[in-house]
Amino acid sequence: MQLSPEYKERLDHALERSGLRSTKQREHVFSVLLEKTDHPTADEVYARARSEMPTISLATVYNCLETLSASGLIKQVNFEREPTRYCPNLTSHAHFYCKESGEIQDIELSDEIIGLLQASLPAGHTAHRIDIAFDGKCGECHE
Amino acid sequence: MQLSPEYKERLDHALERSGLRSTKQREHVFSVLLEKTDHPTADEVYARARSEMPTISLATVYNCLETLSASGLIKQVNFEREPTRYCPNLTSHAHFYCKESGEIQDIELSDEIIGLLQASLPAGHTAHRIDIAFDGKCGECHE
DNA sequence: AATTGTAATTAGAACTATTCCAATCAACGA
DNA sequence: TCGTTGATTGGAATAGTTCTAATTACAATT
Repeated sequence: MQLSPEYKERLDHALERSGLRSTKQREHVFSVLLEKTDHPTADEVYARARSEMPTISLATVYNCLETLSASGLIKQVNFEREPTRYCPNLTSHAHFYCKESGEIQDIELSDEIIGLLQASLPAGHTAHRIDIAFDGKCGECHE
Repeated sequence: MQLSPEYKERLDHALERSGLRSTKQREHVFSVLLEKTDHPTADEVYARARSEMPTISLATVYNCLETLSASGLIKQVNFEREPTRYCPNLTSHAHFYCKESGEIQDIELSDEIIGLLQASLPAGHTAHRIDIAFDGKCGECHE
């Protein structure tokens, strides 16, 4: 799969800002995440990446995911003790994990809620990241 | 350290409700968590538990922490890829993790915020758990 | 009190996700 | 094109946790 020029440019700029090089592998891992935004784990990214780039190593996939996160192109998503998942949705959103289907959905959050959460902190504290994870049962699994 | 009669009773009832036995080890691990509520990891609980009960094993500590969680007596707290921590505060609260001091604080949340979060879910979804973790810098570390 | 069935504990092995390491390779500026 | 430096690779190492099989403790019956 080919990265669109728009995303290619976004990738190159973000890497350059961080003083990092643009490589085939980073580009490919980024494209894998954009292609199917179902919050894959590193292993899943590895499997998908290999189908087009059979020589890529798992270590490289981890490295790429790390650099893409550090450059602000993707986000890491953690659920309890499960493997980290990766997500190219950069809006401030929460995640809903359905224990039944295993599906993970993005939940968009209003600025109001984010503001109220920030305001719950004691004076002087500053948060540069808020993780919100719902565990439950999605509509489909409720029938 | 001795479990107060009040907590001893709470423990026994909760275990009984789950069809589990009350044992010295479970009691002791519970008391360790109540004694110093600084969100210790399993390893830390193990270290503290051993000072009074030198024969307890790490596996048992993990088992006890698991059964106490399952019985609703304590909560597990996860931060990104860090080891799970344990907390006897049962109110619905978030956690603030200061990257500088490593300290973890409970952040009490209003019912309003919990309600707004629940209301952010698509119709039909139900959450039986909401995890909220702030990462940042606490007041003390800001000077 | 002895017996039985079941559950809990124990020590250590196994496992999983991730990181580290040393060698090779590739990108980019001179 | 060359050289420097950063990136990739495969495999080894690590950390946290779970699993396993054997032993021990508990509680209900005889």
